[in-house]
Amino acid sequence: MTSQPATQPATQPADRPRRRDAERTRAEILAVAQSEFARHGYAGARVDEIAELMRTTKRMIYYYFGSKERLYVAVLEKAYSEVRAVERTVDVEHLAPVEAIRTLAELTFDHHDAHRDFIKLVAIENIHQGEHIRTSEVLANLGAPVLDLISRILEAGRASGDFVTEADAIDVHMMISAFCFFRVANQHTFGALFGRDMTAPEHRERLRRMVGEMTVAYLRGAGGSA
Amino acid sequence: MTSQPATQPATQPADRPRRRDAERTRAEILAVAQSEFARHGYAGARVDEIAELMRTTKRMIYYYFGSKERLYVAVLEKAYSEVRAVERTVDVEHLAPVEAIRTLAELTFDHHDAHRDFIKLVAIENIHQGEHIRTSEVLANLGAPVLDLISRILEAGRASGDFVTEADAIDVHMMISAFCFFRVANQHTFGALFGRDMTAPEHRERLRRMVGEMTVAYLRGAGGSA
DNA sequence: ACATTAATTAACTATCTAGTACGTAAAACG
DNA sequence: CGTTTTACGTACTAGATAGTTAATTAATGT
Repeated sequence: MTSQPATQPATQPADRPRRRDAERTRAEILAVAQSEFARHGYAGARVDEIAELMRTTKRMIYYYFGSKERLYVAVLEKAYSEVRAVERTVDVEHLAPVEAIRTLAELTFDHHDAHRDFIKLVAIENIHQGEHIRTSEVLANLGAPVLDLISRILEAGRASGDFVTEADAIDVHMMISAFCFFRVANQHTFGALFGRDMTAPEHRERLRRMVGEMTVAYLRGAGGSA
Repeated sequence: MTSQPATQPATQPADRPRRRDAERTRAEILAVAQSEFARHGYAGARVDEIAELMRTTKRMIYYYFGSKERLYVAVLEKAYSEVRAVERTVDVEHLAPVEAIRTLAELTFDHHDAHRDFIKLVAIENIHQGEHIRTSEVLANLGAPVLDLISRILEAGRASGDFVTEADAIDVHMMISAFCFFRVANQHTFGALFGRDMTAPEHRERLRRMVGEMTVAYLRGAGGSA
């Protein structure tokens, strides 16, 4: 977040007169704000601090977003929308049920592994009882596509006899998300208590396989008392 | 949190002169602070607000704890210690491996279900990169007992042939914790996206069984490609 | 009884922080 | 061109907030 892409320098050359670029300014505010909110939480993030990390002034934040809270909501909406975009690229339709659900679990793992800021924003939003996500219409029904996908995989799996468990799509999605989310979100307290950083590279592949195996094992119905 | 137990009224009767009770004052500060930190996060919690919710003044917070940060650390330590006390009461030694790990998973589920404030404090601490939990010696090696227990169950399970998976105790503990923690910690964003409150009573029993079955299924090795 | 210490209160302050008033310059438009 | 609109900067303010000063009262020991 501190380094800028080489094609667009962070600071304007001093000799050239100040350039105006509404899109770019807005985008930069959002990017810096995302990093700051993720790093310090909503109350802990400082509007002045966000301004200082940019080539713009604080006034611009209020010019474009009106208030700290509306800036935060804009950050949330952007982060969630980017996530949806990624999830749509998943193509597991042509796979057999077992491999389809395993692949989906591993893709979720990869996604959470790659989007640390997003995870922190979600955690922060939950601390505030989801009061902002609830008011945003942009974010409603954002979960529907994944549920459709899982439902179809579960049906196919039961039809083929691979899946025995009478599982619900939302439950299965929670099971997968919980594993992937927790590993990243709770890395610090878990690391402090058990002396192992679950996000360290040496644990990555093993845990990635673990989500898939866990999900498949559950759906095959091996957890019953029999 | 607003109502007080009937045996100990929140406010002193006006006729009797003010009573002094260091223990009680300290304990009340901690209790109110826990609720406030859990509700608003570290930066969002207000020292003045904590004081107003008590029969004491703000000065007492500084008298007993010195600073907002040290108060927060004290809250964390108290919350973690209470958790350890509960975990020690678990008696699964006499059970067969499959039932032992299933029972442990369900107890973890119950525990997370019952200690919402604790979960929020853990989430908050992770947002701050665990900087406070790292400095507290009270909290180091707090995880060891559970790991011992899980290790013994896993060994017994492999010896009896019930468990096939070459699982690591820390990994298994993370798998169980992730499910139980996520369900409570992410209830708001998950509820907003998928239209289901996973902490609602009608989902409780089903999800409780699900952790157990998931864990057992995984350890039985049903997730393999074969 | 009386001095000492521990607990408590009220009022205060320095600083931080979200938000704003006001002015200016670059584009867009005619 | 000249006028309007959009984007931006400087300097400020009102209120909040963590932390303090100093006096006061209840318990404790002798």
